[in-house]
Amino acid sequence: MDKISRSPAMTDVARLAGVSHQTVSRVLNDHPNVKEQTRMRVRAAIAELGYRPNRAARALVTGRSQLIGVVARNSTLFGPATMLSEFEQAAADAGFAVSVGSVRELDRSSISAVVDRHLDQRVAGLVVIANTASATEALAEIPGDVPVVFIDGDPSSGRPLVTVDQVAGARAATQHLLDAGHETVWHVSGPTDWFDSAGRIQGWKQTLLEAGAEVPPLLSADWSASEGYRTGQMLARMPEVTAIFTANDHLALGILRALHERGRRVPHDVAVVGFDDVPEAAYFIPPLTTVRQAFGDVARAALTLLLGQMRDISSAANQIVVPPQLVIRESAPRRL
Amino acid sequence: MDKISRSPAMTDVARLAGVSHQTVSRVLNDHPNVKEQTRMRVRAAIAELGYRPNRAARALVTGRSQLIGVVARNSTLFGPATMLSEFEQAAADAGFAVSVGSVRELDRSSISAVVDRHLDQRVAGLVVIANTASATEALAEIPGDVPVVFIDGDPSSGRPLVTVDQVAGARAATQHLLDAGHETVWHVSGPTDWFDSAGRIQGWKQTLLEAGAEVPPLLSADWSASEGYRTGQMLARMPEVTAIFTANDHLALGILRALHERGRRVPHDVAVVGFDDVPEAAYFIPPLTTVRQAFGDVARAALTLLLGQMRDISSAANQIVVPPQLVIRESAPRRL
DNA sequence: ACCAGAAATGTTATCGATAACATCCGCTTT
DNA sequence: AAAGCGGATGTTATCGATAACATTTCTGGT
Repeated sequence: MDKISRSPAMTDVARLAGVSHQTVSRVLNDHPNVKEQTRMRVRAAIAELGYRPNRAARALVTGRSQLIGVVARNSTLFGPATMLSEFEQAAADAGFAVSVGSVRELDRSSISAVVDRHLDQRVAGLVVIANTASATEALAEIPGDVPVVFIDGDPSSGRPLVTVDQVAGARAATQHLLDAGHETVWHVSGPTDWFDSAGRIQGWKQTLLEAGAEVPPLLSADWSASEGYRTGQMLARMPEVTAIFTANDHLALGILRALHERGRRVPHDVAVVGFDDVPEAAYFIPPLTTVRQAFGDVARAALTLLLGQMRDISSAANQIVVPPQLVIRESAPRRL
Repeated sequence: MDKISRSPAMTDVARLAGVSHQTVSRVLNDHPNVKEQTRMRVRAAIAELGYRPNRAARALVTGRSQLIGVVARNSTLFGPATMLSEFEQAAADAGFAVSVGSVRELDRSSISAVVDRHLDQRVAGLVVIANTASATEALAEIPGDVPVVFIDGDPSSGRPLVTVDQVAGARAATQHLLDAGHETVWHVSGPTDWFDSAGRIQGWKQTLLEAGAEVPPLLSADWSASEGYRTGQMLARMPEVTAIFTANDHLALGILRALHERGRRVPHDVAVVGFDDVPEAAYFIPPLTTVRQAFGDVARAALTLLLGQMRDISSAANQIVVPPQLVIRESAPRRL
C-alpha cells in the first residue's frame, strides 16, 4: 500500500531484483562489469516498478544535471525564436532538457543574473545566443569549468561559437543585384550593435567596393516592418534608388509597402532582397528574394560542440560557420 | 586554498557566521523565528562568500524544484512562440526557471514522454500549451499531485486553464464586416483540430446566424501564408465574395496576394480581417485589420494559477478567459 | 525570584543517487 | 596448491539542502 505513496527509488528496484542498489546504478550507467544475467534481472525490475531515476539526486552527487541552460534575449524575432526552437528539439533528441533563461536586455548584469540562475541548477552546459557585443562582454561572468557555446557571437572572441556566415549571405545578395544590372545597391541594416547587422553591412560594402560600385550611405533601423516602412518612405522618393538589400524580411515588407504607396513598382523600378526567408516571404507582394539561414544546422552544430566539451572541457575553441543560401523570387529576379 | 576548489555550501556559511547550518537554512527560507541580529550576520556571511544555494540538493529533499516545465508543440508559429516567450519572462520575474519540452506532435505518447522527463526533474509545476484535442487526452498521463495549468486547451475539461476568448474575437471580426455593409462573411479557418480554430469558427458562424446572414461553406487550411494563397486563389475567382475573415494574419497575407494577383482590390472589392496582430500586420498591403490577442496577459494569468496550485493543490479548477481586441486598419475599414 | 511557555538555535536523520573502497569468487600462473 | 589477478558485486561515505525533534535562551506573569 505504501508502494503507491511515493515513486520507487533505486533501493526498491534493488530489493526486487535481489541485488544491491549500486548494481542497479551500474546497470543504469552501462557500467561494463555487470553480468548479462544480472543486468537483465535489474532491467526487468525497473520495468516492473516503472522506476525512473531521480535527476535531482543524481545532479546533487555528480554536481551536474541533464539540463542545458540557454541564455537568450526575450524576443519573438524570427531568427532568435527559430534558433531556440531548433536547439530545444536537438537537445531533446539527445536526451537533454533545456532551461530557458531570457533577459530583456543583453547587458552584463542581466546576463550575469541569468547565468547564475542556471548555475544554481547545475546545468551541464550553457548556450548563449549572443547577438550583440554587450553579450560577449558578459562571458567573463561564466566560470571556466562549465561548457559554453555561443551562437551568433563575436567570432574574434576565441570562444566556441556557431554562426551563420552573414558576410557571405550579404555578398550573395548584393552580388545578385549587381549581376542583374543595377549600378549600385542600397542597404537598410539592422541595429548596428548586432553581429548579424555588422556582418551583413561588411559583406554588402565589400562587394560594392570590389565591383567598383559607389557605396551609398547606410540606412539603419531596428528589425521591424515599422522601421522598414519609415526607411522605405525615404528611399521611395529617390529616383536613383533601384536596388535595396535589407537586413531582414520584415524590414523588406515595410519597404515594399512604402514603395507600393509611392507607385514604385517592384521589381521593375526597384528590386528588393531580404534576409531570413521567413515562411511567409514567398507570399509578399511581390514574392521576396531573400537569404535563407539554416537555423536547424546552427542549432545542431552548437549542441555537438557542447556535448564535445562535456566529454572533454579542453576540447573548446571550435568555431563553426554555416553557409546561407540565396533564394531567388520575384522581388529581385535574375534579369530585369 | 581549497576555498576556491568548490562553491561554498551552507555549512561554510554557517561556520563563518558562527551558527548552525539549520539557522542558515532558516534565514534563506524567511523562517520567522530568527533573531534580527543573527539574520544579519548570516546575510553578511552569505554575501561575503558569494554563497548560492544548491537547487539540486533542495529539490532532492523537498521533492520539488524551482523549475516549471512547459510542454509545447515545437513550432515557430507566432501564437505559441509568443506565448512561450511571455511565460518565460513572467516565470523569471517570479524566480522560476522554465524548462521547455517541446514535441513534434501533440499525440499521447510524445506528450507522455515529455511529461515524464519533466517529472524526473521534479518540476514544481507544468504548463501545457494544448492547442489541439489530442493534447487534452494526454492529461491522463499527468499525476494529480503536480500543479498543472493548460493554456489554450479544452474549456470543458474542468482543468485549470487560461485562454483567449476565441469566440468573442471571431464575433468581433465578423460583426465588424457585417456592420461595414457586407451581406455575409467567408471564413478561412486554421486546422480544425485546434481549439483556436474551433472557437473562431463557432464565433463566426453564430454571428452570421444571429444576423440572419447566409453561412458560406467553410474553407480550412493550416496556418501558413502558403495555404492562405492557395485558398485565396479560389476566393478571388468568386465575384460574390466581398468579405473574408481569416484565422490568422499569415493566412491573410497569402490571401491578400492572391486577391492582388487577380486584380481584386482590398478593401474596395474584398475586405479582409486577420487574427493575431503580428507586429508586421500594419505593413501588409494594405494594412491589415485584425484581432489582437493579449498573450502577455494569458501567460501571467497562467503563472498566477500555477503558483496558486503550488500553495494549495486543491485550489485547482480555475478558468480564466482573456478578451481579445479588434484592431481596425485599411484592409477592412469601418465603412466602405 | 521562579516557572511556564514561547522564541531561538542546535542535532540528527533523510532524500536518492554516485564515488570510493572492500570483498568475494573463479581462473590462470608458477 | 598457493599466489595473484581481475571481474562481479556489496558496503559505506558523500553530495547539500530541509524535516523533525531536542535543547537552550528569553520572556512575562505571579
